[in-house]
Amino acid sequence: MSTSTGSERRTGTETRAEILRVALRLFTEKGFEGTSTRDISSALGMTKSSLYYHFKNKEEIVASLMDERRDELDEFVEWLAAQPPAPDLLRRAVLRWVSGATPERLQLMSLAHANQPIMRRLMGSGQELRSNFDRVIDLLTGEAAGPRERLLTRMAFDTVSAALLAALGTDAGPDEIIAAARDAGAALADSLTPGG
Amino acid sequence: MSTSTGSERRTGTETRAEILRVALRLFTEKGFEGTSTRDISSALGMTKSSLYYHFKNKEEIVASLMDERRDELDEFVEWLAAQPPAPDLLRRAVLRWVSGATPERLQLMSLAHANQPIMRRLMGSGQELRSNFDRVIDLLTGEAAGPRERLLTRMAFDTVSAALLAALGTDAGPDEIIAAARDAGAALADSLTPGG
DNA sequence: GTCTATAGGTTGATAGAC
DNA sequence: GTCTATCAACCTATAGAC
Repeated sequence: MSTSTGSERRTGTETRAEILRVALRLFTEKGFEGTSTRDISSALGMTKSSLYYHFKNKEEIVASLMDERRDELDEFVEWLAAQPPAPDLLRRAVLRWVSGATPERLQLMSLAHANQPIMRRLMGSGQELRSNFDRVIDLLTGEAAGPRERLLTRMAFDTVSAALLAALGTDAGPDEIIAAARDAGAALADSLTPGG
Repeated sequence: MSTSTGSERRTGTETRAEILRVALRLFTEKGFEGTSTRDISSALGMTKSSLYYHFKNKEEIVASLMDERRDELDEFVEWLAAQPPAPDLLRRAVLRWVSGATPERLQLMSLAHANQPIMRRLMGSGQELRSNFDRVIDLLTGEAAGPRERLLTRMAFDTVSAALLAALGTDAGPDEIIAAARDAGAALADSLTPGG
């Protein structure tokens, strides 16, 4: 990121990143609507007004958070589109996607799922996240696939979220969650490609 | 309408149920925090104050909604505890649980997952839902099972939620979602009991 | 059971000094 | 970039008439 390309102009990127980090923690803990701008600013030791210097409004904060996820998905779609068709492509793709999960991405996904209303509103003005995932499904199932197959394929990729969900009240750590997601993703992929 | 069983005393049970139905719809649409008591009351054609006649506060509304789920889980745990140990018990239990899903229960689960913060707060004063599910896992895995196996078992039961999640931006209907959940649950159960 | 009126508080956001 | 001061809008919840 910092790419100091000669000009010493520092536009406050560090503060921005710090805000995002704190906001992500609070949003996941108390939800988007349950977290006030005051909560965020005081956790950072600043005032609300300072927050509004860095972000236009509260919604832009969570939007910035989600932009990071979108970039990762774009990268994955690019990789997938470049793969030649193969019987085990589904399995390989699922494992690649699931294995790419990091604790921070886990937190981001958890945020997205625990706050669907705001996410839906966010998608309104730039809905590329879901529809990009649609492309993943298209690439893997073909257009002739029925809704049941498409849904199951989607679930194979969503095992990270599913594992996250299942681990909610548990003392399972990020590594165990990702491991379980891997296993589940493989099992679902195998059930979809009977021949193995 | 309404079960006039001799005594004409009508305690307003119908209104209560109607409130719950409308509240469930609004909570799932806009989230718990995003739905005001005013939203609920005006959707019912009444005022906020009337709402407070039927429920102590906003939180009690969502708590009542969740009570229904708890009852269903209790019933399932009772059934499971009465089953003799068998190799295919996991598969049978998963299918029974998943098949019991109705569109309304789907909506309830969706609500629970989309509003984790309030759910966590709710559990504080009577946490029986998660811990009861712990008992399901205990009954099926035994105490010697590792965290990975326990997590995967949990995921097998959570396929309804997972299918719901995967179907979010999709045009999949309740029946397709439940069907996909069945398939996924069976696949996960099979992957956990190698012998079949 | 439902209403009007209102209390008492929080929210997201802006203006403008420094 | 951060602050103080302020705003209108909204919120949950209650009091009390009918």
